[in-house]
Amino acid sequence: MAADGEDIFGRAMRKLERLASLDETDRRAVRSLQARIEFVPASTLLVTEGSRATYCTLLLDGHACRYKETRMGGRQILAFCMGGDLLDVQRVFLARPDHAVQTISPATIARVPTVALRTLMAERPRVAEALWRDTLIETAVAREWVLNVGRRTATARIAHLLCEFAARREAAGFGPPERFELPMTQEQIGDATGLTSVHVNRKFQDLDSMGVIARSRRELRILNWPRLKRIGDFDAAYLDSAAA
Amino acid sequence: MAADGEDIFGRAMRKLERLASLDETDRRAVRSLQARIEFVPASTLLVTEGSRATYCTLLLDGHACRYKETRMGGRQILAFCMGGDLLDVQRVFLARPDHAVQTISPATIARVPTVALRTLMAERPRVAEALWRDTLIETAVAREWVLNVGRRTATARIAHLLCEFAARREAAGFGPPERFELPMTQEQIGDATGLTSVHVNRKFQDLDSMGVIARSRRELRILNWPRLKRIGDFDAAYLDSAAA
DNA sequence: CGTAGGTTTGACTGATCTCAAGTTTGGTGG
DNA sequence: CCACCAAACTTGAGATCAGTCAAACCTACG
Repeated sequence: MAADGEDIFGRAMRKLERLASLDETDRRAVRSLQARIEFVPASTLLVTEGSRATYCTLLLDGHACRYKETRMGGRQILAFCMGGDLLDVQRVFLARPDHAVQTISPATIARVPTVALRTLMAERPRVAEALWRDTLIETAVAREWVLNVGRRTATARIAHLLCEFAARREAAGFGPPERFELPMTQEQIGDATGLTSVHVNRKFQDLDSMGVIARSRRELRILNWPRLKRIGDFDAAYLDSAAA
Repeated sequence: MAADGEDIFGRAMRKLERLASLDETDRRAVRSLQARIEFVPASTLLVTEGSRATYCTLLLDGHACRYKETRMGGRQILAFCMGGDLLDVQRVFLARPDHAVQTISPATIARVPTVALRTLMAERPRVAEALWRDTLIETAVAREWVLNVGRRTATARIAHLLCEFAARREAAGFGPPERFELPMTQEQIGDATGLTSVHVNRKFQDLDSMGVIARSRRELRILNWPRLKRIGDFDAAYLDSAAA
């Protein structure tokens, strides 16, 4: 099960290296983490709200979303996750996750013992620092979403979501931001922006006819990046991981 | 400047103790933190979005709010802060804060050198652990706010806000949740819930006439706590700091 | 006692939702 | 390779929640 030497943690390792400067000992410690690899289909529940578990889940490949639900049945997506994202750091310090995580496409995941992560953080300060930065940026993203959903028009919310997704994709080393495949449905975009899928569809068409974006199937081309940023009121500063 | 022996950090210390079990060495390390105390009026900007600084700001007494603004002039409040809250941990690891913090009442604050905090966290793992939990809970709160603003009706949003504030107040050791002084205006409640102050006012009246709450000046009495929770779809689980 | 900030009220507007029916797409089995 | 099915996407018409604008009323404080 141990994954020494192999590049199983490839994306996750690259992410950590973007967040802090690791030395060879750090890298070795990460690589020697015990991990159980799993391949799961779309719509798999990876983390359940309020559940206890002895392992944390790392998304190696594919996409997932964090979400919470209202008692009334409303669903709110809180974040989209991509390869390299650790889905439940909370488990290292808190008893129960406050929200659920579900795949939105087929995915590869690694289950890592929580204790192992705790030890890793205690013994490798640089790794702990990287996880701190990651968590702080995730918090910044959550706050930006409060603003997005609370104070922007439907069109701006959608435009902002597209900008953020494109920017994060690029920063994480998945191809260019001008042309890519959207992993989520319009319904999911609605759940992420506090809109209905019907309204998302209509506003997508507005963006289309303005010549800002072009869609075919799930592929998105951003034809006018500065304009999309302006419409979405997007400023990537909150995603910046520059060290103190 | 040093504050040894004095109980200047009183509230902050009690908060840390709720989040992790500190020993006497930990407490001494916290108490010996260099700090410059300041008394500031309401509406003072304590943290500016994108600003660099060599110190972090600790709210000792009074209330503040985190917020971001839209280019269009819309303001979104992201959290309300109370005595004991560290306003910008981000500075320990990231170059620039992603949002601003402003007092909403006269307040007492302490400016603590960022490096001192960094050292404290490196040398006192229990303190670092407490700050981890604090940050993770703050993230959970931000996510709950996304849900609140994205998927709940106006009345529910306001009810939820009141529940959360009452619950946090109580957990932090400021009196009972059934009767307290609201530090924020209806306009600020609007900015926190993605509503206008006019609409907040009308929905407040609804809650009044339902007999769920009673207001006089800024004092709020919660007459029917279970019902307010139901209306606000409030479940305090996300505020839970129980250790892993 | 005047003033500014906060709250309350009213009438009208409009963005977004709801419901309900199509249409297209992608995958699957024959 | 085609037929079929479910899921995703589109479209339309009508309903509604919340916003806007504008004025009046409190009330704490200097």
